[in-house]
Amino acid sequence: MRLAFAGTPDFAASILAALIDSGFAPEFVLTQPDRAQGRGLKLTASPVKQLASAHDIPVFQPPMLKTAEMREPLLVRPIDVLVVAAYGLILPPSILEWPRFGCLNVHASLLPRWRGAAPIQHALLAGDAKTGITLMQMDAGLDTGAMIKAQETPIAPNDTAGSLHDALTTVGAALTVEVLRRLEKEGELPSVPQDNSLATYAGKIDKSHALIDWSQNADAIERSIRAFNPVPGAHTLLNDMSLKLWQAILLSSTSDAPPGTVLTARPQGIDVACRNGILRILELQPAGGKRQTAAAFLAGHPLQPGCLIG
RNA sequence: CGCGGGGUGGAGCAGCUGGCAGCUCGUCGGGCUCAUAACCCGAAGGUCACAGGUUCAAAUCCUGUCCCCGCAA
Repeated sequence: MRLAFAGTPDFAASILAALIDSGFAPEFVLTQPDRAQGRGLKLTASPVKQLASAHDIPVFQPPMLKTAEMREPLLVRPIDVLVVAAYGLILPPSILEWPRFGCLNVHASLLPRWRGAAPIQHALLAGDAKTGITLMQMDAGLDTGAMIKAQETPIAPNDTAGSLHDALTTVGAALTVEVLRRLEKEGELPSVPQDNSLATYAGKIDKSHALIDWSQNADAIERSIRAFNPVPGAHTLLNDMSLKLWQAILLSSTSDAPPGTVLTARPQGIDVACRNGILRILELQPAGGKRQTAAAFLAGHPLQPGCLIG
C-alpha cells in the first residue's frame, strides 16, 4: 500500500514511529516548515521531520496548500492513503481527494466531542471522565469527517495533559495500525457520520488561559493546573514573581478568606483560598528557577500566611 | 546575534559598591515535652559551574567556555 503521512508535533511523530515499526513506513512525509523557536530563536525541525529524516523518508514542508503550485509536487505522486495527525494545515479538496482511499485523521478525543486544536486540554478542563482517540475519514470541515473507529481512554483524577497525551499516543498508534491493516485486507473502511448536534469545540489554548483566576472554584483551578501541565503551565503571581504551578490538590476543608489568600505555608504545601474551597500547592516553579516542591520553595522564599497571591 | 534570570555545603536562597563564606530546611549526636508542623544544645558538610585576567587580597571586578531556567515566538 502506498502511504504518505502528514503531521508536525510530538504526538504525530509517535504515530509515525508506530507506522514505521509496523511495516507501514510512508513513502514521504508532510510537515510544517522549520521554525525559529525556543531560546535564541534557533531554526528547529518538527519532531516529525526529525524522525522521518532519521529513517531517510523524504520530507515535504509546504508553508500552505492553498495554491496549485504548492500542491503540484504532491499530486503528481499517486498514493492510496494519507494518514494525518496534528498536521496544522487545512487540507483543500484537491488534497482530500488525492489518495485513493482518502485522508485518514487521528484525533485525540471521542468525536464529535472536542473537535479542534486542543482536545486533550479541554477534556481535562471540563472534568470529563473519559476521552479517547477517533479515526475518521477527513472531509472539508474541522474534524467533522465520518468516524471509522474510536477507542476510549479513562481520565484518572491525577492525569495531566502530558500523561494523557502519552496515553493517547499509544492508543492512537495502535488504532491507526489496526485500521490500516483492515484497509489493506478489505480494501475499504466503513464509517459512520458524526452527530453534529453533540459537537463541542476545543479551541487553541494560549498563555492567557493559563493565568490562574483565584476567584474560580478550587476544583476548576485544580483541573486547569493539570490541563496546562506541561504547557503552557498554569501560572500566578506572587508579589512581582511569576510562579508556574505544577501540582496541587484539593483540600476538603473550606475557608471564608478572600480568594487568593495564602492560608498556611508549610513544608507539606501552600494552602490558598479559592472562591469555593482550598487548594494546596505541592509543586511549583519560580521564573528563572527550577521546578521544586513547596518545602524547597519556602526554604528560600519565606511566605507569611495572610498574604495574597495572584 | 529576540529579551531576561541563574549556576554558593544534601535542598531552597542571601552575600556580588572586593577583605576570615551566611540564612532557612534537611542530616548526625544530645536534651526537653503527654504530644507535635514544636523547642533547646552541639556537630559534620562548600577548592562559591569551569578556564584565564586585574589586585596585597575575588563568590564578589573583567574576558571566554559549559550547563539550567523564565518570557517572547
